[in-house]
Amino acid sequence: MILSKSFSYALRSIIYMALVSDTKRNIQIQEISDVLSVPHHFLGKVMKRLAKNGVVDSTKGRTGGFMLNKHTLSLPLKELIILIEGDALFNSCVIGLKKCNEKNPCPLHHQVVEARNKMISTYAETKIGDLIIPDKAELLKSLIVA
Amino acid sequence: MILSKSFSYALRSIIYMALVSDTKRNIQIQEISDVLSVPHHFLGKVMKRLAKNGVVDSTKGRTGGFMLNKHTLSLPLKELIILIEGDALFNSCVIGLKKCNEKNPCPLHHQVVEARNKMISTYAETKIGDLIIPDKAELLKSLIVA
DNA sequence: ATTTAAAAAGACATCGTTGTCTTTTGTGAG
DNA sequence: CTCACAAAAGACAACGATGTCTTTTTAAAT
Repeated sequence: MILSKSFSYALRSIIYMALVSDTKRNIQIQEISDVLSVPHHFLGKVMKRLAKNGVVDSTKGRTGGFMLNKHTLSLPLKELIILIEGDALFNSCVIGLKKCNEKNPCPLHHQVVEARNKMISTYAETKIGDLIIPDKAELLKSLIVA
Repeated sequence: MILSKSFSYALRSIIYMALVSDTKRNIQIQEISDVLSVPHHFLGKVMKRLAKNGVVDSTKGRTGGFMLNKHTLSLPLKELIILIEGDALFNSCVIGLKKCNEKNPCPLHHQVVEARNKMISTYAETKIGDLIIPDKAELLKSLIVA
């Protein structure tokens, strides 16, 4: 477990955007970083990555910002994780052995395969949109750290 | 998933020691780092940590080295992980939110709780000794990267 | 056209993990 | 008692993730 901060920022930003997207068109990084208490410029890099990969739309200039698009909420968490931090979590050996696989297993391989598969299927089957609960106040609260 | 390199080194070293402990008393870092292709001095720090916490015994000086003790193989993987890399894997929120818990869950909390518990119980219930299979050649092979 | 305000981009700083190297300490061998 | 050789300890380097700051690009507002 324990996903990267970048992923945390990406996911929470998207959920926040979903939360306010019925009243706002473009959401600025400034607003997101304020609400989520996240570093402005670092979030910018994360959002840029999302935009470049079509997970959200972005426009520059005055009144610019980010928008959800038709793909955003149907994206599985697994894809978002891979996009942000690569596929090591899903594809590499638990203790980092290069040649570890079913035929050539590391000492932990068989012990963890069940938990590992459970985790993979959880992230593969859960879409971002599945995390959007109707209670908006509750949802907003869940995005915030302190 | 994806445990630290330090943990990988610790676990593989202990298994290797179990593998040769019927013919050798003290096993030196030099031998372990040679066999496992692991950095000598970095492994030293990891082993020191294990010794300080009673997971293995160590003696200095000529003919010095490390030995398994009566606790070693009965130690649950969870304890070894906590010893080496702390308890964040088991206790902290998946996306790092400070106040995340059952009453105040992050957006992912309920989605991942099942996979998370499966992982925790796997590491809690598996002892290091459970990884020692009878086929020694196979076991040795499983410790080696390239 | 000029100004304003936003994302995009890039240079650099910080921090934890990992890795290297050197020095100190301790213990058995001779 | 001295030597050899091991762990222990500590200083420092490399690297990736994270974070800060500045400059560039872009588009709307005026």
